[in-house]
Amino acid sequence: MLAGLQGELHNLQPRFSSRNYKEQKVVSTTRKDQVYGILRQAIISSQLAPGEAIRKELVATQLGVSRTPVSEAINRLADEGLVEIYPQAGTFVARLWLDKIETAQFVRVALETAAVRRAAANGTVETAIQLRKNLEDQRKAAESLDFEQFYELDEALHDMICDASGLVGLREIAAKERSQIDRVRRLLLHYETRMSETLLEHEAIISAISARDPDLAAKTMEDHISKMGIMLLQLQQKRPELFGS
Amino acid sequence: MLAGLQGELHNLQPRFSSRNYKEQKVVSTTRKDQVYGILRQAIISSQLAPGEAIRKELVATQLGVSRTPVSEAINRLADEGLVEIYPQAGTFVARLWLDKIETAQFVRVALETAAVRRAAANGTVETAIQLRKNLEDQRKAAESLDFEQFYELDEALHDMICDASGLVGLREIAAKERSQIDRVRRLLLHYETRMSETLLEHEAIISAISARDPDLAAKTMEDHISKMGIMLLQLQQKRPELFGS
DNA sequence: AGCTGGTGTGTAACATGTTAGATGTTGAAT
DNA sequence: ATTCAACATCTAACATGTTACACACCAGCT
Repeated sequence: MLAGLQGELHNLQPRFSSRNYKEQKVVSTTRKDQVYGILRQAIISSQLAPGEAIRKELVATQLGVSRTPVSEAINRLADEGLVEIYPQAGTFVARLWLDKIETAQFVRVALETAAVRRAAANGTVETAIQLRKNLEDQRKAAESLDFEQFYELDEALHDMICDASGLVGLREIAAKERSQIDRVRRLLLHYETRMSETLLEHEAIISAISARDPDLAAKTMEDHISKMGIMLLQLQQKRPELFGS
Repeated sequence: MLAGLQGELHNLQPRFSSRNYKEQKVVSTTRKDQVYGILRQAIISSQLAPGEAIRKELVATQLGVSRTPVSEAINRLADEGLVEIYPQAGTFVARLWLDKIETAQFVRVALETAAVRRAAANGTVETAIQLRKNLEDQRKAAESLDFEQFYELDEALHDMICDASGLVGLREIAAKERSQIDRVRRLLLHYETRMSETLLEHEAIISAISARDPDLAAKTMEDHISKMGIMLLQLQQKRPELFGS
């Protein structure tokens, strides 16, 4: 279903704020970047289903741009593992592969446990407050059964922990490696939520950070992500058609 | 110095072996991929120095291709953090940034200690033999003071450990995240080598894997990578011009 | 001199035309 | 009926033309 994309890219913003050559990073919203963002969102949210064909020319027409920025965006998505390109044949939304998901899960555990360990060691008061705030919002979202909101806060929490590690660019790396998993989690959202358990796990992580206990923080994080991993595997039973051979 | 690239891409190989739609992954050597490989190698080996301008059109001419595959290759290198693109202004080999190197170092430690832990837990006899073989080759390279060879064997060893984790695609992810560090290590190669110490550290790692001791393996790996991290910082004193502000 | 605005130049971004390869189909030979 | 080769079709890869923008330079003003 590409219809939803129609016309989303009209009246493009001016791309650069000012003279900025080799200066601070400005939000360089090229068409390529915009198309990338739209397609990525569509894939992760399963608006574009695994295995579905992507016709570049059609996408270009629908978004009102030429084939070039669409191709560039898709190349990037291919590097990220979200689309599969078969040269001279076709482009498809990547199907889910258990072994790739397993690797992504491993990378996620490795990066985020290490990050939370640093975050706990750094442990500023400001981050502790931010984390508590997020947790409170999660509780509200859970009470009103707002799955989408809960999901977004969950992502935000993990991003905040990466930032709290104090390592420049770690959040982006972690987010990129997490994209496969995010896709699966979105699909699971419709089946099951585990919100109350998740909430408790998040609370444990945040407490460990606040208490500046790196080892405990790492342990709680590992438990949390691992439990999610078990959930991910259940999806294959429920929706086998989404998976590659 | 781009002159070295001249004509390296002539008589392109046929790109696909046979009818292979959605079948096994064939080495799809598109021009884009070839240009990517050439440029990446040139950057990591410092044949193209940090901060140096890359003129796409010139590269295209030198390699005998059009601007399109060159642009695509460079986009990928930009995602990888090896080049900096300033829209409408110019493209440059990425300078070195201490904070990015620090993050890359962190990611490397996180991934490779986790990988070696799994490798030690899996611990097949075949991998132990392979690792010993590599170590022996390293010893020979060290004896004959063949820095380049030693460096390559070092990389191969880390790749083998990723593979021994049994996680599909982990090697590629680790290699990509390591590219910043590889570049710095290449530069250091000319100043200092530490081959004998490195050899001992590698031996400790391999012994731990062979002994199927995950905790020890992780510890030796962490020590090893961390020591390298200290070396990396020394480069800034020696070659400050390579670094960004 | 220092600041400001106009202009020129070079580059990446974008658009579009062309080529080559992968797949599906058809039809003839066996 | 089955095999296989020629062909048609569709798509990504590649080539090339065009546009827009960042920056440098210079002239004129204060």
